Amino acid sequence: MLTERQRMILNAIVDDYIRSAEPVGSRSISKRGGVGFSPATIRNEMADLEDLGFLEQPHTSAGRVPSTKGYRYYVDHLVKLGEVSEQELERIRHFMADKMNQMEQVIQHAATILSNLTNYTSIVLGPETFNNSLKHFQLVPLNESTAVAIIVTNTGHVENRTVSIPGGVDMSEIEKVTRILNEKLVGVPFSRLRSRLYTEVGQELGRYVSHYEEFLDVLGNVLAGEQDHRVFVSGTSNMLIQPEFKDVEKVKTLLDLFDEQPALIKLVSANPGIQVKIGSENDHEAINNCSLITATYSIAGQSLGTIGILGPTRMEYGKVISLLDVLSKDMAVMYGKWYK
Amino acid sequence: MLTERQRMILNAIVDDYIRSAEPVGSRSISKRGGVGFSPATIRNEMADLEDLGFLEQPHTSAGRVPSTKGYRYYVDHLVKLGEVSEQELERIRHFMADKMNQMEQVIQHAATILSNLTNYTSIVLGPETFNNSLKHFQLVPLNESTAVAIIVTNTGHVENRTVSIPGGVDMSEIEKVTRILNEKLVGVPFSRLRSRLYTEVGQELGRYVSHYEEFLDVLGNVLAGEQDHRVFVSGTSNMLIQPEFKDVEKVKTLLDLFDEQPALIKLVSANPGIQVKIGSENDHEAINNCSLITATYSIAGQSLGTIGILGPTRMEYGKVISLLDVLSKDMAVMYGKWYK
DNA sequence: CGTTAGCACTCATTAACGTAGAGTGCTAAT
DNA sequence: ATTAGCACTCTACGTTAATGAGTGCTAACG
Repeated sequence: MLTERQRMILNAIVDDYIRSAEPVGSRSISKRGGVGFSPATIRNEMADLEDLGFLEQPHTSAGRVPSTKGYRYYVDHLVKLGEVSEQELERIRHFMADKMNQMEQVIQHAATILSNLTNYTSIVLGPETFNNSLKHFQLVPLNESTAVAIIVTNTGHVENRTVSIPGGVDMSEIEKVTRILNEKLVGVPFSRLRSRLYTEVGQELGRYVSHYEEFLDVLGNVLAGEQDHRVFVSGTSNMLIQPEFKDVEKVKTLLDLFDEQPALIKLVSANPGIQVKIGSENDHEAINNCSLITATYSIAGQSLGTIGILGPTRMEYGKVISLLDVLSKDMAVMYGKWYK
Repeated sequence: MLTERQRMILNAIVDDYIRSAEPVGSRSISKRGGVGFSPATIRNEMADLEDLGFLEQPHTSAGRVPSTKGYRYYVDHLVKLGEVSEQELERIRHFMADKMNQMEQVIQHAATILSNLTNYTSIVLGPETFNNSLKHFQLVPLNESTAVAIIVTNTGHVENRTVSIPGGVDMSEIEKVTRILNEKLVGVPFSRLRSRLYTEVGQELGRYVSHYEEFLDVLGNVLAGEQDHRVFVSGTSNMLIQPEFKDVEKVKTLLDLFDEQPALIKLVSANPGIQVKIGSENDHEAINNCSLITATYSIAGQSLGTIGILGPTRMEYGKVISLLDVLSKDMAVMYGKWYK
């Protein structure tokens, strides 16, 4: 239906337009590498393609834009599937491996709610899990090859993970494993859990349980899942809507800041109660024309974490403060329940 | 330090500026209800407030804008805490009550990743849970007053919830409860689980277990948690960045669409494999200048759900298609593991 | 005959310019 | 102490003209 050259030109136009969002002219196609025709020739072909319905012209003397039919042809016949970059793959794999624990869920969820309710950017900091320790461990068999591992931390979190049981392990052995792990590991901080598992528990396990090496690997993975992704940012793009961020440069420095976890944590870590930092009062110069309102949530006087709202200095202080007040108390209650 | 009138004027200026993001003039303050001074008087006070450092002037003959010091005074002395509206409270409460189940987490997480990787809007549809049923139930006591309830569905999901045990219930009773529930409820669809619990299980439980009424309530809540929030949208604001959505009206109709779950589900529900719908090919007119790429993920030929990317017709088809391909396969594998 | 250089023409984008209007500061009257 | 009045300043906006990107057509070229 289309000549080879027409296909090539259509392809070039669609590619260009996808990149630039601007009508594509004959000259820019001609200048492209690997074309080898003059603008005039391209123009003739473009007129033909327009007659055939693949291209459209917003107005005379603008370049061409693909029509629905043009995109359709492109998708059906021309598009080259992009390589999924190593970095993207990495992120997908990571996401697949990454089951958030309950605490992280709550933090992220809270961040989302806050940014939705306020239309500002929210930054939520979870409690330090650094010196959390294991309080209780249990393996519940579901069938011959699967079990649920339940982990209770000293702060009262309950996590579960589905694990596969190495072949040839029977019920009584699972009970033994559970007993040994509780004996040896209760009270040990998560940071040292894994090394302890391999040193102390390993040999002990070997005495009672067959296949204990594979088992160790499984357990090691289960217990290692307790890192601390503590800070979640949500609603970054809400900033972009604010008129004070028409300037693209400011936006960029801000987005860079959001990617630097340590800087963020430092920024949001704050004294107990509700704190308001306005404009130049903020330490970080990227947010010198922003205000940051933070509220800590705590239980029995012990500070757990912080939730914060970042907006332009022109921020609805009254609304945000009362919202943070409510939410911080609710989060405290929530953790309180887990703490038991 | 400030006279009553100055405070009032400062307050008015800050309030106005927060609303409008535009410098505030003396006339508009004077016209406000409850002021009762002429613009000239206001001007004099404003000049004083500027001398004191509470206000700033972008240029002569513009209105005044609060300075950092001005905001500070406002926050410390003037701000009226907003009422948290009933609707907002509702959302917070709802969030607190709402523990997502694992499936929902994965769906939402996938949606987030996708919108981040592509900078388009992602719409992810989870598998229908409508006729899922209970496969296995287990109560694991943690201490005298708390236990973990583990629920396994016929599709292989494992969920856990922490529950509090009514006082005066001992271990052996918990075992009995677990046994009875498994006897009576395994194979029952979640939609009918709750009514079954109260009718059939109730009396049976009463025979063996003390305090069975409180217990029933707890169990009812646990089993009721299996609703189906099936669709998640992420990166809505990515649309706003695209130049084709400079027009605010288009944005609005789009955002409205995102709020209508049934319409969304209809839109995204699609035939197996990767589908591309371009511009006017889409059924819904709100996205007539958008393209929607959907991919189903399935196991053993049975379709589980759909993931979709919505962007301008000028979309990076090649990149998105290959990304969807990878992710849909990965999600199938993921569910596959749970299904086991 | 396919290709290309050249040219007149179109139309959006941009800069230049002038005007309207919002807002101020100051002075004088109340 | 307050306010009306007025001259002054500076931005925002609309108008107009110039610019330039891009086209379609014609004629020349290999």
